[in-house]
Amino acid sequence: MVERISDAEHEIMEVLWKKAPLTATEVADRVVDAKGWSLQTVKTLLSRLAAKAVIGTEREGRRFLYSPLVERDAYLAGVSRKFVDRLFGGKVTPLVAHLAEADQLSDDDIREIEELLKELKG
Amino acid sequence: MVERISDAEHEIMEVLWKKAPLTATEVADRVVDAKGWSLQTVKTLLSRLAAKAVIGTEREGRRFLYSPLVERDAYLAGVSRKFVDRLFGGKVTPLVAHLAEADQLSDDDIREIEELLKELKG
DNA sequence: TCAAAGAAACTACAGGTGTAGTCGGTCGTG
DNA sequence: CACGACCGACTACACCTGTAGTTTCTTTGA
Repeated sequence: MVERISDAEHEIMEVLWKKAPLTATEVADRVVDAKGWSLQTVKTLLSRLAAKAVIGTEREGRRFLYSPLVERDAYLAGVSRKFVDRLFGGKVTPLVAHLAEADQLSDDDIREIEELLKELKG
Repeated sequence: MVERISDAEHEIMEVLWKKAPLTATEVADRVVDAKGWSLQTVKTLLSRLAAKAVIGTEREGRRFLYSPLVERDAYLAGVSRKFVDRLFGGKVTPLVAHLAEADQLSDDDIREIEELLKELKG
């Protein structure tokens, strides 16, 4: 099972899922402005992710190149499942119902999901 | 906005959402076996929830009766939204897709959701 | 060659969380 | 009335998280 990834760590993962391998500085360049983090913070997060073996390191000269070891899809599927299990007893329908209630579902969303469900049945 | 509720605290909330008001001991009776927590742990969690004003207390003699101050539906809607925002950019479709991929959607689930969506449109 | 720039490693520190233990007061029973 | 059971309040403590600062080594440009 995939190790738990915290919110801040997740931001880093999104960067690496978009493009990898990257150096710490390159990762920082891609998040510092959006998140207001210092370079040191990014490096700490990278170290923690590497310690959990969620990302891998490869030496390039005196720096490291970081790459995800976990696929985004696999990770998202895992956390989604845990989320639905914990809050909705594993049932997706109530989740969709709650989102709808919170005005999170546009007509387009509804059409999209219907389309998806049709494919799943086919 | 509703205060953050941790995993352990959420277990307590589920008990109170099912039946309230309850005393600390009554809450403990309903979770201790399932979770293996001590009575003290349950009391700590109740205190923390009360401190956050997520549950209310009412004195009954020398004990407290605890009741939720936050509705289950409202809470779930909130966390669902945050979850979908953070992991799926606010789009529900990819979430449903991931759950489907993880074999979380039975044919019955699909029918249920289709039914729900039909109602939402109507 | 020598100093500045940069990189990783190590250290820091407060707030949240899981998981209790202990203290001090009260209530009911013998 | 005295003592034990029971209750909330307070204290504890390690690990996780967010957010860095400091140290130490190395490389490179003047």
